[in-house]
Amino acid sequence: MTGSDTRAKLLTAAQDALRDDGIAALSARSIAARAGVNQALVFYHFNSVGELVETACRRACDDSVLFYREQFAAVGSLAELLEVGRELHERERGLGNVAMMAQLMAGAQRDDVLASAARYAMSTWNAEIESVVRRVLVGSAFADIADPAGLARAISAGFIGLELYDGIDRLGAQQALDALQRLGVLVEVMDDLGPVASRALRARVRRTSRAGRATHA
Amino acid sequence: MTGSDTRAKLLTAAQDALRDDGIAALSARSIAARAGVNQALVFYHFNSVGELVETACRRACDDSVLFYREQFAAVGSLAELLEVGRELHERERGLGNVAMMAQLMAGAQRDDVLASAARYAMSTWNAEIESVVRRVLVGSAFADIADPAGLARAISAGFIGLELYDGIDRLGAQQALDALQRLGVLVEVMDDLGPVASRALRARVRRTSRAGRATHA
DNA sequence: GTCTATACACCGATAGAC
DNA sequence: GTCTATCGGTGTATAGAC
Repeated sequence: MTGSDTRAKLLTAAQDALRDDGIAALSARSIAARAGVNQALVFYHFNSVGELVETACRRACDDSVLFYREQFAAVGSLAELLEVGRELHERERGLGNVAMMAQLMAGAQRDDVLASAARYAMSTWNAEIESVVRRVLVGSAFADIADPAGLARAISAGFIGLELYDGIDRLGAQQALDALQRLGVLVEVMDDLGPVASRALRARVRRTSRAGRATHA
Repeated sequence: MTGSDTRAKLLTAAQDALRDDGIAALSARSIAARAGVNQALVFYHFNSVGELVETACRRACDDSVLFYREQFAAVGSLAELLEVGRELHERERGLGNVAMMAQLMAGAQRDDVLASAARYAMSTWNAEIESVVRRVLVGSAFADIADPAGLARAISAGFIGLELYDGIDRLGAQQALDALQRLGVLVEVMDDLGPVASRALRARVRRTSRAGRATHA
């Protein structure tokens, strides 16, 4: 090895610190203490605390997306998507990558380095989710009205908020996910209508949508 | 007056600082500088920075909910709810109460005082939104499958995430809201089906829902 | 109620021994 | 590559003059 595992220890320590203590309590000293190494090594291996956090978040994001990729690939329906979403949330409660991203975004408001890391993480997740949404929508009755890119962003952002909310009210977050899952069943059923009803619905949606847009504009 | 307006100035300064600079950059000095008063006054009027922030957030939350109350009262359909949601988001971009709450929740992970303020804010919003959702669902085809309390929590948490996301990607957040609004139109149309189709849908939903729950449990 | 001055802890970051 | 020691800066919080 070119170097010891200090670098790696700092990266995971940064991740843990961000998840457990939040962006407000983050410092080179707290991260180093968590990693069991000297504080000065933060600046040797990375140039600043910000860059360490950035690197850690990018890596965690890539790992996380890679981990869920095959589960996402197996998703063929909205119900399955919601089920994967539930499992993801359950797993994330322990692993905390999404919570880490939430802290990253909170800190990104005034820190350009963190902001770029946050943008990278969100766009990575968005791309992944968008492809799943697109696939689920193929042949659907409302494929032409739904916007996969926008929905993917809504889902990503929604999860960020949900994970933050989970941190202060676990039961409430659970309740929210349950409600969404139930609503998902509804849409699923709708999409499962016969071809005649489906066509009628499609026409109607198009009409109402245009009207709504016109009113709005 | 028993005292000058220093107290009030500190409260709004805390609000602004939390919104603009985030929880990570928050300090008695930065807040006092923003308010144009001496740093020591933070500890005279409030006992600590945490208590100042707590008070500011509770007040801002109450004000904000009160402000939107009449708009919420006028909501009679899902489309209108989504429209109010859009206006709220537009207004919040400038005023920043939701962004403030997002920062509050980010800081609440390890701070009990902030956590209690965050819980207060969220439950206040949840109660308000829940009553609107409940009203919108009255007489709806899927009134018996939707859970107003859960949906209200999902909406609140979702907005938190969306506002954080807006801070790093304005266009993406816009796109997400557009997609949701379009999806809202869909549900609206669905709910507008004839009584026969509506009854069939309801029965089907109940059946599928039970199956899904059973599989899940 | 508001100010100055000050205590003490922690922060990021660097220099230099090993 | 890792450590100790240290700098200047900022944080919370308090004491005391006004």
